[in-house]
Amino acid sequence: MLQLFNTMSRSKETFTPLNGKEVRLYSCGPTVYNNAHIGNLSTYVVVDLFKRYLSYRGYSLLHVMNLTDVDDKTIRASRNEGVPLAELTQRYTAGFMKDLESLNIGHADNYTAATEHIDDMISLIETLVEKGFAYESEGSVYYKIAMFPEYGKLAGLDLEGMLDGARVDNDEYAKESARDFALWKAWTEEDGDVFWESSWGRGRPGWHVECSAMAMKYLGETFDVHTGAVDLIFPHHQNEIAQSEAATGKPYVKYWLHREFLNIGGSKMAKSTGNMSTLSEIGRTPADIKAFRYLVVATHYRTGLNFTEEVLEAAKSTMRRLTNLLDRLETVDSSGGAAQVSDSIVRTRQLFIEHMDDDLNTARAVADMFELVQETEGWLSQGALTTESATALYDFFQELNQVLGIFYTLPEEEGEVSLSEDLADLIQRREQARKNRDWSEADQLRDELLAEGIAIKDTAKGTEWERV
RNA sequence: GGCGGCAUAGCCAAGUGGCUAAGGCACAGGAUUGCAAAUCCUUGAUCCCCGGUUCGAAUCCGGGUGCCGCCUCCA
Repeated sequence: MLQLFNTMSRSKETFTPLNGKEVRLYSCGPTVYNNAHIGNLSTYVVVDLFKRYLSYRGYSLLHVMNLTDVDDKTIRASRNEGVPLAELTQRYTAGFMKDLESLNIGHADNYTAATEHIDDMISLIETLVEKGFAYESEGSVYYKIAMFPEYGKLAGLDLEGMLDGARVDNDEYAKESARDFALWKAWTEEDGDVFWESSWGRGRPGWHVECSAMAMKYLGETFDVHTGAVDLIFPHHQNEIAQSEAATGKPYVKYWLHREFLNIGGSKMAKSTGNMSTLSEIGRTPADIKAFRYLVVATHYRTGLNFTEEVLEAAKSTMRRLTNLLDRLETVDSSGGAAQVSDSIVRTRQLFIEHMDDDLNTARAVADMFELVQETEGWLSQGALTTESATALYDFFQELNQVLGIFYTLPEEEGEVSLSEDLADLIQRREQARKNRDWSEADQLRDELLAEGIAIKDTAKGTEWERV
């Protein structure tokens, strides 16, 4: 039985979807005003891993992810650049999709853009006003948190303690209480041509209401799983609960999954402070990008990951070993091996599932895989595999890869089967030097190739190269 | 000020009462190689500190120290 840590109960719970084997899942997506940083992306890798595991275990999925394409930051960025809002958000949406592809993240069934669901948000806000959970003030509409007794529960905060905290926003004179949050923001001059008409006048929706409206539209008033990173627990997800449950009178979400932060230099990444890296900054080669995916996958999602160049290099080494193993399995051609691989495969599968079932304990699940990796390496070096047993092992590693998603080919790798003439020529000259036993010449050429990013290895089958 | 998390070998990271404390990376020694790469073999920690509970604790309790996060836009 799959156990998941539910933020609401702060404990692991047996996962039982509302409707049999169907899982309805909502993930808070990006605000598309900038390139995503690797912290953002790591959260989507975790969601992808979760989805893959659910599929592996026979669940069917309906997954919705929002794209926040109107808010303070998108408007500010579009003003700063002097481009229309839609142009800006389309550009970064495209960038986001490319990052997802680079990281082998499967698509959601629906990416819902906020600007295409303004009517849904307005009607949700109207319901909240009618029911007395929200009030209009100076053209804006605010949620009255005093009306929602369980406000703060998701984050383990109690209202009184929060009010003592003193760090409240004093700019919002229009609100009855400093903690009330905006559902609808009245148009201001900075918004330019970004506004929608409503019964409260021109304006735009608040951020929190966007997720409630779109999640419920596509997944129903109560759905199974809602994901995000830990920073969204409060206030964003708490506000979603307050809005949705006040409007429907029903529970909003059954399981809340939150990913711990990925840090850089020991502290959190944030676009606002500049302490961040994008995928293209850390991923100069396909190997870097795939190593990043491995790194995220192999670390437990509720454990913080401190990203450094060093851990990325370690992940690259690990991936080299794994891809090397798959290559070796593919080339086994023997009928005389004696290894009994099926018991090992069955045992590994069982352990893998047992550990993934434990709140997606990928650290252990990957270790389980490595037990078999080590065993397989032993068989290979002893020549103990038949073609059939090698294929069985290869297929099983691909089976695990259905969940882990670490073995894949990036678009830019497709055309990598040949080298430029210059580089091919260098390799030829080195081959000649080696035939002549001119080792110093050969070694020098090897260094030149390495400087061009080409690593050379002389194998029994001849000289091979790869980009590093 | 309030709330929460973490501290395990050089680095990353499992394990939450009991066999020899998983796994990965790095390093070192050996085999192989023209030299490398790859591959194969071998080697490392008593678990932040102090006290307590227990036959027995990395694992539970109390205290301390350090780091991180949330309470405000934020994956």
